[in-house]
Amino acid sequence: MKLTAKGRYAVTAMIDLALHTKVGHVRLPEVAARQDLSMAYLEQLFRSLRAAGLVASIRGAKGGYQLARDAKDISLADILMAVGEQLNLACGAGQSCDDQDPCLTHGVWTNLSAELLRFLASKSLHNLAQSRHVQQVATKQDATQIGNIPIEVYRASEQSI
Amino acid sequence: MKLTAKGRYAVTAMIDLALHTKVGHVRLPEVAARQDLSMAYLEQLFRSLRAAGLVASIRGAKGGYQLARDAKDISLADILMAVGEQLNLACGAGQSCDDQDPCLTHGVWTNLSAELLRFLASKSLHNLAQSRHVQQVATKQDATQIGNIPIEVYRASEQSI
DNA sequence: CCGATTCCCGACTAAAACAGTCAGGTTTAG
DNA sequence: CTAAACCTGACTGTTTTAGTCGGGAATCGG
Repeated sequence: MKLTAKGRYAVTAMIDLALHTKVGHVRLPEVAARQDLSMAYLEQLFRSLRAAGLVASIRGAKGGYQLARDAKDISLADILMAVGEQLNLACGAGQSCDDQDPCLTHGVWTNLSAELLRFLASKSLHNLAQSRHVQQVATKQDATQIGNIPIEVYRASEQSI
Repeated sequence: MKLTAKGRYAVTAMIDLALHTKVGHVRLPEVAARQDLSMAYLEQLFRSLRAAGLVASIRGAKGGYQLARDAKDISLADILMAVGEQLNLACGAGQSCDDQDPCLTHGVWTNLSAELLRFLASKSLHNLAQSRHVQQVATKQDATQIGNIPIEVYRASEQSI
């Protein structure tokens, strides 16, 4: 019952993107630096995010990523599923327990999964990015990493101080 | 974000116990046969369940296990925690993300964990055992495995036909 | 007493999943 | 043409999972 780093990183990166995308697009090296994630691993995750249609890329020097649609239309569930995070807790698709001969607890996990999915689908990227907690961490990050990000981005974020 | 087999098996076994414990106690070999679980693995799980005070054991031949308290007072969360299933989805206790210098998503996962725990704590073993779905599977199991269980247990369950 | 049955316990292990690296390639700005 | 970014497939060390194994201790029935 634990979330993998993959899922956590993906959501972190997407929030970062949502917060800094206003000026245009955002480069992965920036994100990696701000969020202290491995650049190579991030690239791998963004492959999936792109394939799922959640982000759009601009190639070449000065390239980067931006959200493919409004942050209000991207849910936590979207992001987690994009990177292959398993959201179905039921014992399906594998061992002894199929739908015809279910184990005792099959229904239990199916219910729980539905509950979970409802929760995750109800949280939009916009919600998250606006949340008090995220805002606090974000302004702190932007303030301490001036050297790593282009000056326009820094100025844009400065208004919140 | 997936539930481990450990957690699933523990809940399955506990429901089985709840369903068959009326006549007295239940032997693990029975449970293993009915639920198609490895006996040795089940023993391991029941160590944890016992340590957590959820079941009581009777040793020796004709021994077995029974619920240590009313099924209404045992929740899904109790069982899962007893076998060491991780229920906190936050990035704690490990890497870069502690409470003083939290990552962007720390708050998100903390919320989600709380939601999850509330759900799991709200489902009692009694609830589960009474559920339509479980009852169906259980009577089917009891009917097909007459040879494996003592006759009194079978008679006791027969009333529901 | 003896043997079967059951609970009890620690240690071990094969296989899978995870988290990440690496080496290269392609596209574009300047 | 060079540097900065995106893009891709393949590879790998570590950790976790899902068990197994071998033995011990209590209790029942005979």
